[in-house]
Amino acid sequence: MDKQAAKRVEEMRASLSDLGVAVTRRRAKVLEALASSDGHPSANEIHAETRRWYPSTSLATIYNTIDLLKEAGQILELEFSGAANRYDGRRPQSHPHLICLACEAIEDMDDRESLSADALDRVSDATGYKLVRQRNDYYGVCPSCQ
Amino acid sequence: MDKQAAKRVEEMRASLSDLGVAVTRRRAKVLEALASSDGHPSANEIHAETRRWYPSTSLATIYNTIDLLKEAGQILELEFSGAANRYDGRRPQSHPHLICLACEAIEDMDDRESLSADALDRVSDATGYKLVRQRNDYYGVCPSCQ
DNA sequence: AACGGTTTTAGAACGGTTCTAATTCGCCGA
DNA sequence: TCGGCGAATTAGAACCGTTCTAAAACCGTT
Repeated sequence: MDKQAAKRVEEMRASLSDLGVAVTRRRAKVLEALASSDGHPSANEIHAETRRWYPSTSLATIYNTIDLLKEAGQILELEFSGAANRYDGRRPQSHPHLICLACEAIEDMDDRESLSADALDRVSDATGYKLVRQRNDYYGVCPSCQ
Repeated sequence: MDKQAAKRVEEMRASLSDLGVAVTRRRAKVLEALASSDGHPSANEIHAETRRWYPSTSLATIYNTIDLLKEAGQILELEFSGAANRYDGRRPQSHPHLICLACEAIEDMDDRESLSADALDRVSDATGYKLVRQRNDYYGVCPSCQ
């Protein structure tokens, strides 16, 4: 685990503690899996990774931890209806992604490519909505799949 | 059905014909439901509407027609993992939405509020992806739910 | 009226997520 | 160290939107 990931794990730990829940060893492994992967893992992938350390871990524990992280605003959930949801634990703030329809890879995109970070505030002002998050994803075929 | 909706139905009809499939009476009702609703209906809602005219219509027919429209590029699918997908048959091109987390309403948003229409091209150039669509939705609480 | 390809139907199957009830864990006080 | 107790975890069932399947219905053509 690199330094950046370690820092994220600490942030997530602190947020869970603030919620008043225990950061058990299993939950810690879930945090590590989320902070270490740059591939936007699914619940199943996190489950598999956690099982390497605690083989009896159930899927319910993964979803339970994800729910807590969502409540704490420490994770970004990318919903799909035809496939498993994918998670971003490295950058919990809304940010754009590049999604390959061929290999299903999901890549973070630099904000500058698409819209400014204050889009939420701007759109909130313009529409009267109290916005809390944004989804801004681009679907296509990545260079290596073309 | 207003004039705008009628025009959309004709466009969808033509696209389905181009695909080489028949626009049966049931399918026509599905097109009408999609063109007439500004609330981004779910498959179930389209099913209910179609059943008002052809009570024996099965859900499979709705999904079948939706698939054909997707193939023809005549419908926009908004995926959700925890709820039913919602469809936009009025504006099949990618465009942003406002989504109320309280009442689940989905509202079209003017493109000007968020990003320019050529975002796909711009991001394609910048990233090397061959992009085909974009999802740009804002989640929050609408004025009447606040 | 018969044929053949397309469309439609009802219901089963599927898969990711959520729920439930029972068990285990781990801290705290005795 | 031992119990007790609330929190965490487990296994598997339940759930629900979507997809699949096999049979039936439809419809234009001959």
